[in-house]
Amino acid sequence: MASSKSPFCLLARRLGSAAPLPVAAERAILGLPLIIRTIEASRDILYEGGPSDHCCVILDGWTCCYQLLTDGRRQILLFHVPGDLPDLQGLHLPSPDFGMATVTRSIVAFVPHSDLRTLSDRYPTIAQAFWREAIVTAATHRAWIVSLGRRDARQKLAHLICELYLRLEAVGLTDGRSMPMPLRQTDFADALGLTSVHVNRTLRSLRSQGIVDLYGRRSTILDWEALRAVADFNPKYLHLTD
Amino acid sequence: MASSKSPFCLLARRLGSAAPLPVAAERAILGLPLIIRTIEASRDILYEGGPSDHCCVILDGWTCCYQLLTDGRRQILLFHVPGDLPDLQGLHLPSPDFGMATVTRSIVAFVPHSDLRTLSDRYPTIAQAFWREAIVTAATHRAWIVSLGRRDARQKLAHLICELYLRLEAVGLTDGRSMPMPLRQTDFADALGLTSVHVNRTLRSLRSQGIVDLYGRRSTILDWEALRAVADFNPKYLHLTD
DNA sequence: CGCAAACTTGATGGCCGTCAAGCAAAGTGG
DNA sequence: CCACTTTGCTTGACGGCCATCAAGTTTGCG
Repeated sequence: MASSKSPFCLLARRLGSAAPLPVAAERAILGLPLIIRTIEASRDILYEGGPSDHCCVILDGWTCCYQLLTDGRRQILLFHVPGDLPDLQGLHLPSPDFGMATVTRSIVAFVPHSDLRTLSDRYPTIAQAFWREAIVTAATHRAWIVSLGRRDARQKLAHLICELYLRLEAVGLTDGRSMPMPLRQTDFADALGLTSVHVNRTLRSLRSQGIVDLYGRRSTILDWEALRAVADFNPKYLHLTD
Repeated sequence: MASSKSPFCLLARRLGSAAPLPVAAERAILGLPLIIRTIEASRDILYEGGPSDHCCVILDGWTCCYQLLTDGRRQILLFHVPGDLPDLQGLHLPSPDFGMATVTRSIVAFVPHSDLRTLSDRYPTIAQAFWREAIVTAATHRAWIVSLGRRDARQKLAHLICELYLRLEAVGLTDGRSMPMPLRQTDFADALGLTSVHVNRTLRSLRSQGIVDLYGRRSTILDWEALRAVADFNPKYLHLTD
């Protein structure tokens, strides 16, 4: 049942990735009232402090969570790729404490909070899956705190590329050693606490050493072991099962 | 009932801080098998990757969560003060992805995971309170990501001091405009991604401008509005009710 | 084809790290 | 009670990583 490519099955597979869902829960997911929208690149999906009564599922494309400082600078908090559930925490909060925006043109499914709440009340396995999502998000936040606090530009960039590669691989979106890479250099900069000028120079340095190459909206990892070593990367925090 | 100073009542008050607990839930909390320990300063409580079958409640003193890089440098992820529940996420994970250590000598209560699980299964208000704790932790992580990524040393320091002051105030541990400040300059450094040398200079700068003074294990906020402005601080992420 | 957005590269400077030394405070043992 | 050690704080000199400013160049799109 979870073999088709429908949005429902993407969601069911994700929620059942750690512990298999009972058939009844899977059927309940298939009955969710999804509202599916295609959203252009660089559009806001969710506003900090705004109302929210739906959660969303990324079906296609990349999005990010961010916060703005009062002087207008931006800090990206997390990227989301297909399969991710970026704002599950909204189930427990009146309004989000961050903004969410598309990076690329994206296809997003919206699900009413009320339906997700009944789902998680009725099926403990699903409540458990929601906890798991929250825990992975928090662990990723912690990994970013370490990067931002204690790594230099090369290490930060390497670490982010490792993370994105493994997350994309987990949903089958890598191809050999390469992956789609829609992030602009300013996106890297806003995620890593750098300027786009310095991201540019750092990428050049990684390329010149034959570690990773970004070309034509794709990124190819030429030497995974070197990249891992530069980043001091440990994938455990992503809690990927395979 | 929640007026006495017992560990049970501290816990009951914390879990009921957003939504009042039913009397039965409060009674169940009073029946939890707490193991209370006093732990010296700078001792590990929890090891990254180690086993864990208890959650803890900070009854007195300060602790922190941290991660170590392979070269031995440390990044602090979060501080905990009395009333905090630092490792609730352990309920959903076999082993923690961070270490926890005392900052000062601390009194800590340990509660078996199994008891907390039955508590949260039986009382939805408590399950809700656990979610709330997780959400505040994640929101604090995000605030730190923004600080680490986009603020300079003065702003970072000001932001952390604002956070700690409000959290201590919420549990009645401030005194006028001052609070206990057991953090060493190396602790500030490890939390803010700086060196202790630079923390020293930055503290001096904040003091010379009459904004905040650290003296004798206490910190006095001389000009809250200036401190808030330097930090661009918005307390919303702490979700303090009063 | 023309405009806008993104990328690239150079020059310059500042924030903060590193190294080093001295000082202060607190605990320890004789 | 006082050398002695340890830990933390303070200050100076110097240098490097990265920000800033300022062009160009390339890419993408209508």
